[in-house]
Amino acid sequence: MLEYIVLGMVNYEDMTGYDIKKYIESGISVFYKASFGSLYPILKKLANKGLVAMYESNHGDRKKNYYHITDEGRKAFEIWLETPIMIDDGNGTQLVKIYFYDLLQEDKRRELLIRYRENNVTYLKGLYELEEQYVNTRNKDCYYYKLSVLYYGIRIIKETIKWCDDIIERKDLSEI
Amino acid sequence: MLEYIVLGMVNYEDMTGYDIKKYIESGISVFYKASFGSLYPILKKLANKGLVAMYESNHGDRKKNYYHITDEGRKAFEIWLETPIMIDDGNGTQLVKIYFYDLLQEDKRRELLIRYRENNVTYLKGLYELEEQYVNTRNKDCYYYKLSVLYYGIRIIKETIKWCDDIIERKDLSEI
DNA sequence: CCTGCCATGTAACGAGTTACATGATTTC
DNA sequence: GAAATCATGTAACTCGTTACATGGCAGG
Repeated sequence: MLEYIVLGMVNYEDMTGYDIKKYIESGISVFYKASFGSLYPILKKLANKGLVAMYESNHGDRKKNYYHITDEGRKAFEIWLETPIMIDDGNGTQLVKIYFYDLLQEDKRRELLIRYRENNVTYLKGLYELEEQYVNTRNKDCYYYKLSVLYYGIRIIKETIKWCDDIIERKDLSEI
Repeated sequence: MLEYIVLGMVNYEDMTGYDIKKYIESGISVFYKASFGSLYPILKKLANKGLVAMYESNHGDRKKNYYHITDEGRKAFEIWLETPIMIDDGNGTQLVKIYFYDLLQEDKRRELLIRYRENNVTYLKGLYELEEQYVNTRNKDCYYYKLSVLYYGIRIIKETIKWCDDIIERKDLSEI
C-alpha cells in the first residue's frame, strides 16, 4: 500500500524521502501514517524494481537523494489506481486511492466511485442483518455498548455513501 | 490488540479458538478481522503468560480446546480496558474497546467516553487547520479529490463526536 | 459416500513500527 | 554555541495474513 502512495507522490514531482513524509502528513494522515523506517527501504525497493530512479542533487553544499518516477513506475501506479477500492478490509486504508483521483479521467473516475458506493451499500445491508440478529437474540440492556459499535459502523458507512454521492457530483464540500 | 480482544472474549465465557473467531465476526468485524493463523498462536501465548488456562472438553466424542481466563488475565484485561482510547493511530482500531464498555462502571465509562470525545474535538481542529492551509496554497480545481479526503476525515470525526454524545447519554441508537 | 462445516495448527511471508545511529544545516 | 530541524539509513521486533496440512463430524 505505502509502496503505491510513495509512487503516487513521486508521480507528481521528484522528491526526497523526507519530502514524501511531509506530504503524507499534510495530506492523507487521516488514513495513513508513514515512518522513515518504512519509507527509505520502500524507496530502495522501488528503485531496484525500476519503478523509480534516484539521483543526487546538491541544494547548496548539501546533497539530497531525489527520486524520479519511471515510465514503468507510472504504469504500475496507474494499474493500482484504476483497481476498484475494496471495502472488506476493515480499516478504510484503501480509501487513500481517492486522494489521487484527480489524475483519472472523468468517466473512469465516475465508474470507480459508483462501484465503491455500491460496495458500501452492500456492506451496509450486512450490518443491518447483524443488527437484526443482535436485537433478536440478546438482552439489550446488558449489550448496549456491544450494539453501539455496530451502530457506529452503520453511521460511518451511511456517511461514506453520502460522501460518495457528493464527490461523484463534485459538490463543493466546504459548504456542507 | 487482538491479544486483548481474545482476552475480552474469554472473559465473558470459556471458549475455543473457533468460537472466538465467530464472535469476532458477528460483533466487531467492522473494526477488526481475525484469522486462525493469528488466533491460535495468541491463545498459546496467553496460556504461556498465565493469562488464560486451557482445558480439553469432549462434546460427544470430539475433544475441543476450551480457554478460561485467570485472575491475572482478568486484571490485565481490565487495565487495558481502562486505558484511554487513542485517536492518533490513523485507523480507528482502538475504538474496539467500546465493545467491552458494558463491563465498566458508569462513572469510569463516562470519564473515558468524555475523554475520547475531547480527543476527537482536538483532532478535528487539526483537520480544520489543514483545510485552511490547503485552501490558501493550492488551486482548488486541480485538487478537488485531494481536498475531498480531508473533508471525509472531517465528516467522520464529526459523526464520531455525535456518536460519543449519544452513547454517553445512552440514547436508543436504533431510532436515529 | 461426499460435500460442507467444525476444529486445530504451522511455516513463510508481508507490511510497517520503534529505537537507534549519524551527521549537516539553520535559527535564535 | 545550543537547539531545532533537515536528512538518511539500519536492525530488531510486532502484528498479522495467506496458504497449507490435517482430520472429525453431520446431513443429504
